[in-house]
Amino acid sequence: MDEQIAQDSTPIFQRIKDYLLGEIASGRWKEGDLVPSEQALVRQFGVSRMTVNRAVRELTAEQVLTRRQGSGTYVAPQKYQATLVEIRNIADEVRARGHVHASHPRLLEQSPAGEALARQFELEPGTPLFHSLIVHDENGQPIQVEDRWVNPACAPAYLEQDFARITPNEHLMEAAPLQGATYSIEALPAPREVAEMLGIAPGTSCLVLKRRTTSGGRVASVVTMWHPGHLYKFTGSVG
Amino acid sequence: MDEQIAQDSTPIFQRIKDYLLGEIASGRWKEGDLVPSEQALVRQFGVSRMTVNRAVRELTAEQVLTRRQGSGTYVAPQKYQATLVEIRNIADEVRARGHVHASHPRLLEQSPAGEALARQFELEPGTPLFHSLIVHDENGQPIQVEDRWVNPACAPAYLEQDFARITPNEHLMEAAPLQGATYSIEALPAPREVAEMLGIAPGTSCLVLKRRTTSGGRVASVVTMWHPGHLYKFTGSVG
DNA sequence: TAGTGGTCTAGACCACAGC
DNA sequence: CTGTGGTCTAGACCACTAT
Repeated sequence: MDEQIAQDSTPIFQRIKDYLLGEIASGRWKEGDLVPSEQALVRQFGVSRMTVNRAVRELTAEQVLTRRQGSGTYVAPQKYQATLVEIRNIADEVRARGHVHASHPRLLEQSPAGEALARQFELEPGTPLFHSLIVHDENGQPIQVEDRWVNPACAPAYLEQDFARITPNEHLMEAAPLQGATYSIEALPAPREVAEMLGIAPGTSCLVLKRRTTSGGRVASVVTMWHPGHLYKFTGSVG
Repeated sequence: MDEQIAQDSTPIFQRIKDYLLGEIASGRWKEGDLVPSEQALVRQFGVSRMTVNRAVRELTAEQVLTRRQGSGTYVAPQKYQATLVEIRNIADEVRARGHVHASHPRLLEQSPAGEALARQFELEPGTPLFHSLIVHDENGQPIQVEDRWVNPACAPAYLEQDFARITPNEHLMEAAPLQGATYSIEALPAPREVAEMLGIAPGTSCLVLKRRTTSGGRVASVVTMWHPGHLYKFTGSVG
């Protein structure tokens, strides 16, 4: 038959996904259990194998199921909770809250890489790097000190940007399309210089995000962002 | 033709994905650009439409492309950098570092929900909740204070667990399969009680993760985890 | 109306696992 | 060997968009 079977508007593959998810959510199928084969589902739903395959394949991509060729399809081990922290451009973030964002560049220079930075950039010590130090305000209140080092090979025009108008993030997104990133989030007491720029007491708890991004196979940027702990949090949701 | 065309072992749909990704990575196709239609790709690669469709559909699911029925396929706006913090069972995490994990339960009680907690659990104030307070050690050094409230409806046997042997996380994963979670990460000074349990000075910067999980349509657990800021960080990578 | 994406079919060949 | 998943084809009907 080549007529559409869908009775309501829900696609068949989605209804099969819903069925499988329901069996798992209800507890009838537990972690590690064998799930009916594609052939079995084909018979059960009276649809073509391609349709069943799409349902099962997507659930596999979503890590709900695991498949082993020649063996079968199984309920995947309980996922750990993956919390997705979306690192947005701070200017957008502030504007999304209906507030006013302002950037205050405090430093914009070229400077040779020291030992540690050179290692991070996978370059020789002494290689010239661009360096910017910018304070971001929300409604006139400092909420982030952005201490950023940039690989000139990735963003040659970095120093000519007007960082009172655009953020380094915005410039780099254009100049060096993001390939990957590693990051860490930690809580550190504010050093004196950072505390001064944030208008807080030295030693105050800060939420510190460090990030190292790559572009075109090179390390493009290494940034440390300091946020007053009582004014800033990362939030998100899963599931 | 019904013979397999694959010359090397790479599936055709994957080669089409690689082609499309390459055009974008190289900058030849920019954000918002119209991507060749399925028909055009069918002609270009000499394959069936289903194969092209799979390639494009998967890239759409991966947010590399966006599609509008009747209109066309476009390069998706540059993704913001999404940092994936995987919240693992702290016991596993410590063991994965080759270190010794120990749990010290400090409190295990039933207690009526106050105003704030009742709101978080979407229950009436005064509803009984389970409450545990556990200190986790790594090699004898305290690295986390876990202050957890649990909905008895989701994990009725919670209070009978031996939390020196299994973590609340482990018990809840079994008792109340995770549906979803919201979380926040912030930096806060350690209050006196927490500081004592962590063996640090009151006011020391702590990395604080708060998480609220749901299971079976109910709020299952609300937890606050305190980590000494200088001993603990969240890390991860994207791309 | 022509072109786009969204879905589905009823076959097919293959690699691999388990008996 | 049989049964599993992995992939692919050459058609099809439909809903939607743009002109």
